[in-house]
Amino acid sequence: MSTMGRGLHGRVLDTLGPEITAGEYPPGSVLRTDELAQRFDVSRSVMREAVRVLESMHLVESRRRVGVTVRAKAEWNVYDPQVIRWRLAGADRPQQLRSLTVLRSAVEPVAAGLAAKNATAEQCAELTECALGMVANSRGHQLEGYLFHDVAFHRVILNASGNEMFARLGDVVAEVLAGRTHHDVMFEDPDPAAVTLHVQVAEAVRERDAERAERLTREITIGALQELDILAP
Amino acid sequence: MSTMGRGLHGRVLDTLGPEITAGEYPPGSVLRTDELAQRFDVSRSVMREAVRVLESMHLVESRRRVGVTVRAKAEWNVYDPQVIRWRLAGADRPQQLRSLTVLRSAVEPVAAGLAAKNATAEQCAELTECALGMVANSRGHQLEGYLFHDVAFHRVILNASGNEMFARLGDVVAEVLAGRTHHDVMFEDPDPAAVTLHVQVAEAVRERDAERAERLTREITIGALQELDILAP
DNA sequence: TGTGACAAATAAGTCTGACTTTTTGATCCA
DNA sequence: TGGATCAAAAAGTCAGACTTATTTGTCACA
Repeated sequence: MSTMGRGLHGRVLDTLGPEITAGEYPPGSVLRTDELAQRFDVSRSVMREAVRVLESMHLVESRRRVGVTVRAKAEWNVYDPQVIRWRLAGADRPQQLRSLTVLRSAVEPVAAGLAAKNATAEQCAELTECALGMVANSRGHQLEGYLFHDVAFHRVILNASGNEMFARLGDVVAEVLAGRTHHDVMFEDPDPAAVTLHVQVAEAVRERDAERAERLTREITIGALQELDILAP
Repeated sequence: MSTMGRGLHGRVLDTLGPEITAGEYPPGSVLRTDELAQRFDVSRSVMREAVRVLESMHLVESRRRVGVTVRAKAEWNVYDPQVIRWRLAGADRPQQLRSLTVLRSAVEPVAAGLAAKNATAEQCAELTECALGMVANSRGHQLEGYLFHDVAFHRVILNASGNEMFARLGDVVAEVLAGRTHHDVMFEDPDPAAVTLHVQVAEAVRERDAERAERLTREITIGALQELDILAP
């Protein structure tokens, strides 16, 4: 779904990217372009394009006479959506989920505060609609419907903040929320307290109460941290 | 400095990247690989590699029979350090500086709180050293020395937070701080209140007072926002 | 008039092979 | 020992031929 049909180099990345981000090659490992081209049965030019992409993500470094060396995780472009998807799909999933949730706990409250100041009337309406959708789907194992409105809610907040960098976290938050519903333990209906908080955030934004919107959103993210045992209950 | 000697494709990116991120091509503009190769006097293969990199940054989209189309800014990978550098170097600098400063105001307080919990003894020592270095360079127009310790201070905080995604913002914060000192108005000595706050943050981290570290760092970032007139004074 | 199939044009995508350049590391000599 | 030189290795570059997907336009047919 993520990267289909982007040509041969994309096909190569679909398997090489996950391998590297899963840590299958220890940092400093050396790959040879020719060998990779052979392995994936593509021409050197295609392989070179794939390497260029990995290089732009700071996953590898290409140097003459030595080859393509895998970089240490600390150097990776961990905000690259593609890297995040690869990590979420592989063995590194738990840690990626944790670091993203911590990031959310920092960003979303501030974004909500800004949204209270900057949201358009239309965005306020959308927000209320999302919150009501969450309420409507909060009972009776309607997890998909709940997820849909939850994702939309957080997306509106991030967009309404007016900050382009916050807005670009919408996809990431969506994948975290989807992950929680699909992969992890989420058999039961969502916590009613969390649902209420979302409704109240929508209220606060509508009433332009930035301080309250921020505080309530912080409570939501604290809940998300607790789900992953990052905070003591 | 940023991207020297990465080969011909890197040379091409050094001029094409800034052009695109500066908004010189309106979204939807179509570039032709052949024409670009001619313009930069490189082979098609080199040009293709450059396009692949731009594509992985979501700056452009390459489609058969139509060409390389420039994407809307809302789709760019705005967390890519290279994209950030390009934008900081061009016409988009003011907005990039603002959005980064808002991001800092969200992330750094939380990072400081985590640092108070997770910092090693060595990191605590480094932090204190940085704060003292700031104090020592805070008077008499020793701006470079002050900047050096300021950057180091924030880097230690982000690293000590224990969150890999926070840690990767160190370079970005460094560029924001450097930008403030070099490009923008910063003729006078730094605000003594800000210096004191840094010393106090180091104290709070050392004493494992997460709540205080977070609150004090929030004051620091509020100051940064005010410098850019993002907050009312 | 509209619609669907078919053909042509276009630009990216791919492959191959020859060549260049940089870097490493080994060898040889002082 | 140490420094200069040389050879090998692997990425980098180029040119050209070919393939493929996609769009656009045309024409026949309903």
